[in-house]
Amino acid sequence: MASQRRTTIHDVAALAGVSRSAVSKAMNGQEGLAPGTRKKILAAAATLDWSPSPAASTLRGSRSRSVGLVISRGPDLLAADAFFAVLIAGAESVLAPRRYGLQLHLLSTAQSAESETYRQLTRDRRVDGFILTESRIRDARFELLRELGAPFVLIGEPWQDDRVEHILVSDAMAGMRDLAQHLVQAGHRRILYVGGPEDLVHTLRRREAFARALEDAGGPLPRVVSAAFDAKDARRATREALAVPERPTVIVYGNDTMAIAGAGEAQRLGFRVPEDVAVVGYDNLPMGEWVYPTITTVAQDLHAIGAAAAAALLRELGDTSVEIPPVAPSTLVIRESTTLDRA
Amino acid sequence: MASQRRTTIHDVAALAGVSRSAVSKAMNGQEGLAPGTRKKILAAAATLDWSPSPAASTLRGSRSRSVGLVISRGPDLLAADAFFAVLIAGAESVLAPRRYGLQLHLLSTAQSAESETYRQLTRDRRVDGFILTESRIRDARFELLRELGAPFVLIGEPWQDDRVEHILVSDAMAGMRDLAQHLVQAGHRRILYVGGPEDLVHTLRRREAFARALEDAGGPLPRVVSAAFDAKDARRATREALAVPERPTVIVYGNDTMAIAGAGEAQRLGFRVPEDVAVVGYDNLPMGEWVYPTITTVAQDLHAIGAAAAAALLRELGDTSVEIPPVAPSTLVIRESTTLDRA
DNA sequence: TTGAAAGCGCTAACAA
DNA sequence: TTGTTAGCGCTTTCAA
Repeated sequence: MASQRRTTIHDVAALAGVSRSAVSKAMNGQEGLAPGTRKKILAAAATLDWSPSPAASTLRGSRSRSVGLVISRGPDLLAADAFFAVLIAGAESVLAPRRYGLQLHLLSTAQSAESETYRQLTRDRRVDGFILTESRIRDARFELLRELGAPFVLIGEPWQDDRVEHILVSDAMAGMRDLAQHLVQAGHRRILYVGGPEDLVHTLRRREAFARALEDAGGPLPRVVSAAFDAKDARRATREALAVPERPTVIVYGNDTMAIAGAGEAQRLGFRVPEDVAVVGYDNLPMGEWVYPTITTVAQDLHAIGAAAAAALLRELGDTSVEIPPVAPSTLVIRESTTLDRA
Repeated sequence: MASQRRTTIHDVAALAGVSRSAVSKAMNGQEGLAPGTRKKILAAAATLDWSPSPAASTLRGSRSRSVGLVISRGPDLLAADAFFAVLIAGAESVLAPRRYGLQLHLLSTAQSAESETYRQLTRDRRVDGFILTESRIRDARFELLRELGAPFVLIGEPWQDDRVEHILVSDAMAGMRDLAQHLVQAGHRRILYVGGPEDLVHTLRRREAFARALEDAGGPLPRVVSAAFDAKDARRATREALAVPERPTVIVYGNDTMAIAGAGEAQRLGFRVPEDVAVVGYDNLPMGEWVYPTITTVAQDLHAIGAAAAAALLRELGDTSVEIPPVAPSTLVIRESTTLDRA
């Protein structure tokens, strides 16, 4: 095997008959190049199948062409939730064609590890910016990242006190409105809402949206309890809810994971779903279609959200050629867990 | 804000009173340094909270301190399977403390994108090596990565034709033996095995192991069909299996995803699980504990497997200080889907 | 509008 | 055993 020297900016410059700095300018879409020169350079780069070395760019103080995603959750949740896989696949669909990489960090441990991870990734210049998932109430990550000077995009709605410029919301109201009507029409009068962790903004938003939608639809006031978003907690909440005489006729959960676990527990206790107690989730994870009964849910397009977040971050990083794809509002997906009738 | 110059190898060298090359040697655990000098240097590095810049190391031709994980599967499967989340969390537990990053690429598209991804990651020197998941029959990735000169570790057993040096197996036989006994003792005589995609090595291994274990336990020959590992296919296979008069009394699926979907479909058709038909999965994903009935399954410790794969790769990359943690053999986890009796 | 040159932080070959 | 030095490939002043 011959000693294959790697293609560098030098080769491209030579082929195009220009200087290396011209090539750099052309590749980074900068001003001050004759259109013809630019074209010639891009053609040469394509011919040689060359693109700038991320390591060299990083070292020089420019972009690393990589974005960071730090996910910190308990090990159970992490394993459980297909949520992130879909989100990541969506982000990838925007990043990969632009030769951006994704640095993933899954932390199943403490908070301290989280900020340390952000610090290190920034300090080592491994990433140009971050995608933050799951907006928290009084989110400490914003201040940290501003202090680190790292650009970021938040998936979700920032809490009122947080001044975050770049956000992305998938409106819960649309789906909740349809859900409320669906439940009221079905004649449900005792409704339990099992929300997620109290430190997440969307826990509040979904709960509020549901309560408002229910009111608008002329339905009853829902009873509300909180759970930790994991299956164990959902089971506990379900068991307690069904143990009383005035038990709910429908339980709406803050996500699909809890809804599936809740429906399972209800059945274990001898209740038929949905005849004795109906069940509703949120997210529309694929899993909801596998179980029996299939789970009625409020769908959000996580793939689109992931793509939009990545696009917004790239724009934030200065790539104005990226369009931020629209994120559709949530919709109701009616399945067996609210409609099945085995007569 | 003052102009915070970043800490570099120079500062550490100055503090320790040595040259920069000495610092480099100390940090990379190389020979030819007096023990005292080494100690002094490491102390200085710790004091300044410094570690080498990955970008500079990469550019210099040394390690990037990052490993790649390319996952290519259909979008449905990708979203569905908690499998990868656990594996990744396990890998992280080894990589993060050693300041290694993980570059993740989720491809929901064609094969061509896969090899292109490996090529680019290697060419851009974004990663020092790869973790490959899911050993395939006549796996084309081995040749590609050898050609690219990229070190890698395969999770799973290589197919016989593939000469792959670095592998990691979680033995299926142990769990299958216990499963066979469990089923035979329960008196099952008509057994269906629904295996995964035919191009995966573990599809064959699990199927063989199950058949052998069943024979050893004095059980009947299982009937065998294949599915695509996704929920839709599992449902189809289940429907067909239960449509005939001589229907199986237990269906063993190649993974938990299929088992859950299969159990759901059986119930939808009016069969009780496990009274009319029992169900068994493989993997022991958290999900299996949420549904009703909970899914009996052969457990493999995916977290440990991910950690072991990362450790093996780091050793392959020359970090001999990493111990490869042992991966326990599979075990049987008996749950409701084979035992519940509602009398 | 274009090109020359300096240097980002590190490692390894070589010299002392 | 330790230090000196020459780049790795790129971007960005600055000068032409």
